[in-house]
Amino acid sequence: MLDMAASDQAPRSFDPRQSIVAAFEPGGEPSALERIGTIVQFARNETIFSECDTARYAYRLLKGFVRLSRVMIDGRRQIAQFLSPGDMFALEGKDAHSLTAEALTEVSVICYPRWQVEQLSDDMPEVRRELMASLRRELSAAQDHLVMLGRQTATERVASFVLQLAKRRGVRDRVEFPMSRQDIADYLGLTIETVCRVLTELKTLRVITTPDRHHAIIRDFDALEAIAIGDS
Amino acid sequence: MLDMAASDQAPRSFDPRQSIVAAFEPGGEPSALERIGTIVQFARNETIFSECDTARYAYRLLKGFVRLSRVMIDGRRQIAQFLSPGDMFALEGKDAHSLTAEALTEVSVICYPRWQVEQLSDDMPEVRRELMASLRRELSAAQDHLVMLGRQTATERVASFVLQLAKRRGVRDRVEFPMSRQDIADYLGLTIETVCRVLTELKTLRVITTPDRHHAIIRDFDALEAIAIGDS
DNA sequence: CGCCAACTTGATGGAAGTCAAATCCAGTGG
DNA sequence: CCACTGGATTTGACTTCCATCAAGTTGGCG
Repeated sequence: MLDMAASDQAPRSFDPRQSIVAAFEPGGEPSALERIGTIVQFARNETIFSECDTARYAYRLLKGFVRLSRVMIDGRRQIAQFLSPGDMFALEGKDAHSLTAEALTEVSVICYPRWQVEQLSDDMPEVRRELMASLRRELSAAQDHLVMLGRQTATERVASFVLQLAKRRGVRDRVEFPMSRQDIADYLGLTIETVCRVLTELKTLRVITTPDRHHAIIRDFDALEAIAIGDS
Repeated sequence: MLDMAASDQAPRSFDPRQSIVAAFEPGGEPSALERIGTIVQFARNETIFSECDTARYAYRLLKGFVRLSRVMIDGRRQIAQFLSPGDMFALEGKDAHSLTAEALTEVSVICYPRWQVEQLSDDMPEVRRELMASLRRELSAAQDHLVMLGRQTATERVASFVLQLAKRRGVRDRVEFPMSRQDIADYLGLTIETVCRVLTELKTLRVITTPDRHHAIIRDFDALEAIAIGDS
């Protein structure tokens, strides 16, 4: 069903000390980190790491999309973040990952053994600044997410989500949903049915259209923004 | 009504270059950061800084409790974090604060001019590690908070909140609420009425008692943990 | 071309919100 | 010392939004 990612650098079995491999950052400035690390591929729906796994590596997403989530003992799931190419993840300080990372699409990541990251961040100011900037961006995103989950209505959450995807891609007219409706629901703290109903509502209001399940066209960006902040 | 904090080092008007003042960390190891910075006091309910204010300083809370919150244009409020003594805050990278910080009690903080923090974190590995550790702790706390807001019921949230306060103080029997019911509600993404009702429910279940508005006694810690994870 | 998972829509219920009315204190002043 | 006052909290009645349960419907892929 899943066509497994061909990879002769198995993600979990390589020795850090022989993992220094050239990496190609697509369209980005090659930083010191880009010169170490191993590129690993994952197939759609593959797990990159699980909550509680020993955190051996930090990662940068090169291609594709990833979800970071936590699952409660009874199965309730909350997605903390959707990652786009360029994003770094698994920067926690603890020895175990606090979230599960799964590939939403075909994915390639670059893995940095943690001891190397630590060392580089001590030795190279640019690396340090990049890590700090990543942590700060994540924290800031988490704070926005908190407001959304704590204080916005279902309609506001979905509108905000569409806007967030649009802004991330720097466009005002068209967004892609690399994730399923269930993923959106678990990110927004809603059910899949509510997400569907709100999308239909937005279509009825002629604010968006959905040519297919994985795309939305924004017909009225300003109206969408108004809905997102509660000008209903 | 508020007796203003006496302070001849006004929080917003001093020149960074003459602000190097000895600070006393109560009961903590004095780090390099402790040797710079200015101590400033705030009265209950005073604002330490507001969302969108220029971020001139980073802070460490020395005494008292602080809430960090964001308010939507229509007044809905979400509290992102309650701070206890020792916590650092305002470590964002941006030029403007992304949250408002207000004193829940009489508070004293130590302010570090940001340019000094930057410089110290470049020059001194311990400072750098401390800042990174703070950012990581905050991020990790925010992730827990996301799960709470996105996927837990009102009862689970309140139970988790009480446990969180207990664990932070390292006790199993008694917690203090330095914040109002409204603050608790705004932290948990609930209304004040719901918070009250859940607290009475927990009292009815003989899991806690509330000798006064600012304290709870935990009569059955294990039951509280079970409720928090949804073993209802 | 048909299957099956993903999605959408509909009907109904329940958890939490809203509105309203006590009640409880903490701080004030007589 | 105690009554008074106003804000904070608690409780109650009712409403609403979103979840749940239950069918359909779609469309990607063999």
